[in-house]
Amino acid sequence: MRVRFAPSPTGNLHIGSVRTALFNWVYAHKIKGKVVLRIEDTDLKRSEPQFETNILEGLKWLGLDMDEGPESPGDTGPYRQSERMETSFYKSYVDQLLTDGKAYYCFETAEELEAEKEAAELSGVAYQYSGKALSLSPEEIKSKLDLGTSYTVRFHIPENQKVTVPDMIRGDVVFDSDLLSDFIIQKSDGSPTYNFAVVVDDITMAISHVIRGEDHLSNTPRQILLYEALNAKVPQFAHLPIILGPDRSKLSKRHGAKSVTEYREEGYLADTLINYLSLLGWAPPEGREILTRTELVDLFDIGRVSKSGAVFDVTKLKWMNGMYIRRLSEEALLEAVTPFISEDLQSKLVKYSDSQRQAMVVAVRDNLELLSDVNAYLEVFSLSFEAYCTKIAALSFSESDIKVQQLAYDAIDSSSDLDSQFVGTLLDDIIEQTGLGKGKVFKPLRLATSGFGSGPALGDYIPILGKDVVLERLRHGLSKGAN
RNA sequence: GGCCCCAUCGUCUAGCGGUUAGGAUACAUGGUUUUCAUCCAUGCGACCGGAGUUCGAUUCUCCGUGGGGCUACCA
Repeated sequence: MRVRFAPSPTGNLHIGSVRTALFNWVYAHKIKGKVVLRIEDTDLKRSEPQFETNILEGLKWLGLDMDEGPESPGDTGPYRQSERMETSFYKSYVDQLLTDGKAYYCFETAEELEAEKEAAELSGVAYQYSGKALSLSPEEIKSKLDLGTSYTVRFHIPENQKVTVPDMIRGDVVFDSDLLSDFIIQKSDGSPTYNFAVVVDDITMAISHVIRGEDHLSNTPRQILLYEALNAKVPQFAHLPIILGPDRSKLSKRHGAKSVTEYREEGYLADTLINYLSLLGWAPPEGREILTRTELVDLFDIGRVSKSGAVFDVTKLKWMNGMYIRRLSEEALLEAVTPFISEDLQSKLVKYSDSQRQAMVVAVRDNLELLSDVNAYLEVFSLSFEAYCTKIAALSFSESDIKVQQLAYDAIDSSSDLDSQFVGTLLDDIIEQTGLGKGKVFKPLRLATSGFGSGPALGDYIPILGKDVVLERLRHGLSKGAN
């Protein structure tokens, strides 16, 4: 059992591709088969090596390891179509079809074809290739070839045939061959077209299950006809529902869809992306949503993949990322978050010890949805006294606020051990002494000690800030007096 | 235009002839060491329409409507 993931390096690894890669990966692990990575770079004009690198790195980061691919060749390589072309790999299959009379030379230029298409469009008729080249005599063909006339090779669609696509998700989908036009399998530059290259590659790579996006479903009958013409066994197919943007059209850049690299840079965890994507078009039987990869493989059932398109919902992605951030061990959290702390912030935090810095990150973790959110929440600790004063300047405190702050000041001033427990009892004491509600106590203290109206728990950040800083700030607040 | 696929809360989905149509997210409210957040509880919120099959349709069939995809010398 072999499956494959076959991206084309015409852009960075994007979310839709990852979903396809993931489902292939999960399915392969489920059935104990192999996943093959094949780079489909037959579009010489648009393919770029940098994009291949991006795809490879993205897969690696996501932990979607491929059993065979350009970096880990097996014995069905090469794994780049461009390299396969060099050995006239596809050529021999084209020749086979040519000699069998299942394909033919075609000498029309792209411009001529374009004109035919426009004419068809104007008269409201579905475009079909005219078949002009079919009436060429062997002599005519030979002379054109001898003259070096530019040509393409077209596959001759068998007439009046029902083509059935065996699909593991949708069941059998039947097409009528008469509605298909003879299509080009070899471009005038000698390279194979997509529909032809995939088939030859999947045959020679011994792919047993083709799992890909639904956008390929309509092309499948052409490919099946090719399998048959080449006397090869037709694989099982599975066409995954397409991922949609908010307007329910195919997700694309214009929806603000980002590459994996960008999600990574924004502070999403690889596990989040994997888990979220696994739930787009699939759900485990008991509906649990936070799943490890192992659970994913265990619970996966391709028959449970849904048929309708799924809208990519960033809000839920963020929620899930928060869930994963909270599940990280402290070490993993630190490691994940560190690269996201800005240089500016780093420099302002050097005055703290390593363990204090760790404590800060742990203190703010519940506020994080993206790793990059740390910068905003860590500001409580980086604020200079001047910056603090500026923030405080616009605030006004009431009589009771001042009273609370004074009580806190006195208690902290005389404290010997300013830890979280001390802060806890201090707060309880103040509530008891003043008879004020919790809000009336906590809010002015948070404002006076941090300059922020929100952030980590008082007991978490006050001890890290330290006695000196806290007293300095409280003193300033008190000096403002009540109004 | 032609062909193909699809259709349950705003969104992701469970359901596979009889259910108070379930969960998650989002939103609202309440609770927890206050505010933001976490966590917990509660609430709001859906079967596209019409025929047919059936004792009974969200579920099966057909038609309609809507959405999407494909229809390249792109993949």
